[in-house]
Amino acid sequence: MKITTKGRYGLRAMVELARNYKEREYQSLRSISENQNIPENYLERLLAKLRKAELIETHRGTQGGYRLIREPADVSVLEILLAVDEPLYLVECTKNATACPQYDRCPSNVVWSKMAKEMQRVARETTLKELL
Amino acid sequence: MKITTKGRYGLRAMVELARNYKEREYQSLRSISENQNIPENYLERLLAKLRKAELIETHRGTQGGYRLIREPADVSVLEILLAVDEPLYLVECTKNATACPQYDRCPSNVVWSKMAKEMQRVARETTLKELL
DNA sequence: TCTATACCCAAGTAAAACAGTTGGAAATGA
DNA sequence: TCATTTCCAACTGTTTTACTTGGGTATAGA
Repeated sequence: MKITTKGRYGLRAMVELARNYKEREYQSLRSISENQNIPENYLERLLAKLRKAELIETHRGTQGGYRLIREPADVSVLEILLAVDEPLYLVECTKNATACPQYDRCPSNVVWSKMAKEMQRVARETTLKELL
Repeated sequence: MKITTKGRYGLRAMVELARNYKEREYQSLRSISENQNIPENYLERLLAKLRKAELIETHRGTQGGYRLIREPADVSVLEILLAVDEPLYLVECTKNATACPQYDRCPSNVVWSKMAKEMQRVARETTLKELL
């Protein structure tokens, strides 16, 4: 029950971008991967997802790279996690009651969904700015 | 990032035992596995862990089985999860700062540990009795 | 227009974790 | 002594994870 590298790398990459938000310059994949010690090609796929989620924008060619769209104070950790990885649920039946045949007589769900809700709350209330 | 079957099955087995706590009778592996729809041999290993954690006690032979040691109101979900599975941390470096070479300059840890703490709190504050 | 720089993207892969199974030993009560 | 029940270690198929490979495409500067 651990956060995967997708989530961890994704957040670290976003923190890296947030650091240089003010300059509005594009940061290359290579520089992010080197600064944060993340495998280049793997990180690329994560950045692609962050772009599709419209958290970052890109530019190709010389001097190209990645940069944040919104300011760090306006980007929550939850958004980042949802962009790069699966939703923050602890069991299948929490997000989809039909996934569990014995959903009705399964009192355990109460704990799992409470726990997930708290995790989500913390992630939603924490912004990139707070992590700088 | 899901709770494994160890945690889910373990909790459900404990709920099952809690249901019959008052009678003080031993419930057989088979009956628990059938009532909760959990593979028998797999469940056996989980019950062994719960016994080692001194949450349940056992008796062999005819009319043998498993039963709770303490009353349901006195058993937290956290205890159960710790007994059958790994500690409730989201990243390695939260429980062990030396596991991460860049621990000091990694602001992301703050979120991970906050999230884990909230999960733990919910699990600690929820007892078996509340799930009945 | 050529070329170096950088992002874009699909498919493949080794290793680890997960979820269970197999097969038997040991204790207990009738 | 025998049916019942827990105890326990080793094995195994499947899925997920964490990457890697090998291309393609846009952009800027010489």
